[in-house]
Amino acid sequence: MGRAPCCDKANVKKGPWSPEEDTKLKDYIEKHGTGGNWISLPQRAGLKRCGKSCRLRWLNYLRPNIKHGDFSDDEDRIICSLYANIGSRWSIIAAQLPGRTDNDIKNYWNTKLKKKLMGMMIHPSQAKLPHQLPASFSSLLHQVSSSLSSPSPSTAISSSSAPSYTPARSFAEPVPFSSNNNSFTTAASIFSPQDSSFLAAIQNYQMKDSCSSSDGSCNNHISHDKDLEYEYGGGGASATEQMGLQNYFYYGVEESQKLLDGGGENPIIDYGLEEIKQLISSSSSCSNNFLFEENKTSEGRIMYY
DNA sequence: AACCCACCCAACCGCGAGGAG
DNA sequence: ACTCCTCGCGGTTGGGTGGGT
Repeated sequence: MGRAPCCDKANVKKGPWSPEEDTKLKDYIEKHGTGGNWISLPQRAGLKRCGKSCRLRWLNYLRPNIKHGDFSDDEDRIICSLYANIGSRWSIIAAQLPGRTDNDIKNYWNTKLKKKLMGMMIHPSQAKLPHQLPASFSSLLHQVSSSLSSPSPSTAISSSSAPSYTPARSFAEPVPFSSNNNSFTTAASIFSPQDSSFLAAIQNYQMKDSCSSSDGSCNNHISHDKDLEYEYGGGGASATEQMGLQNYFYYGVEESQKLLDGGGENPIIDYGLEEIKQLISSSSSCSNNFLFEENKTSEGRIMYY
């Protein structure tokens, strides 16, 4: 038995959206929101479209602060690094690139970036990416190379029957607040300590502030030191275990409050940014990887695993 | 000018996850 | 515990476009 269709296919329009449809959808959502139900939204908005189609159109094209156009070198590097670490988890990668959608990144990767990397492999001297690549890049390049030389390039990397990618390490899936990527001015990074030169190359943002060295290079990473650990309330602890995370550090009142609002039972330790910086710079071990996020109000979180 | 081909990207499809009843 | 429903994700498709011949 087949799956029930999500809408009456006979009565829905398919294909490209007209400007009129865009306007209708945009106006409706701006006035009423999605109402938490995409399936009924087209009817409410007076559109002859499938709910899924509306959702996609809104998320990928109509919602505010969507960034169109060329990707910057920094964005390239972040995509490459995240792909090397987590594979084709486009939504997670998109969450680290404000204004970019998963579809955008996926398309960009499939049509351009993959080939760009391939070009690097063949002509390393022409590479624009950092001169000293992280170890994870060699495996990535190998994957790209394999996929491009396979009979079916478009499916080689993602094929579920023959996965060519194995994540180098477990990855911390961002908690919901980070998906509100419009509020973040900087991309997060996720690197191993060995990647410090690469890290330094792409991190020209707030992380500099937490580094002891003045040249922007960053060799400080959170250690396993028990003193640095704290409990994450409610379901958070198991969630962090599931995600392979050891810990979160939040700083700033709003971000901590968000976590409390999300159902945390125990008080969240509200580290000040300076305290976080201190914790990082005083760490003796460099054995962990971390993910750093910060929003416009200098609040955010540091996650490490 | 006409045709071919490769490329790009918006949109579709099907599946899994998770919440509600 | 189970079913149903919706959402969100990743893979894939196909129409539009531009360059080459």
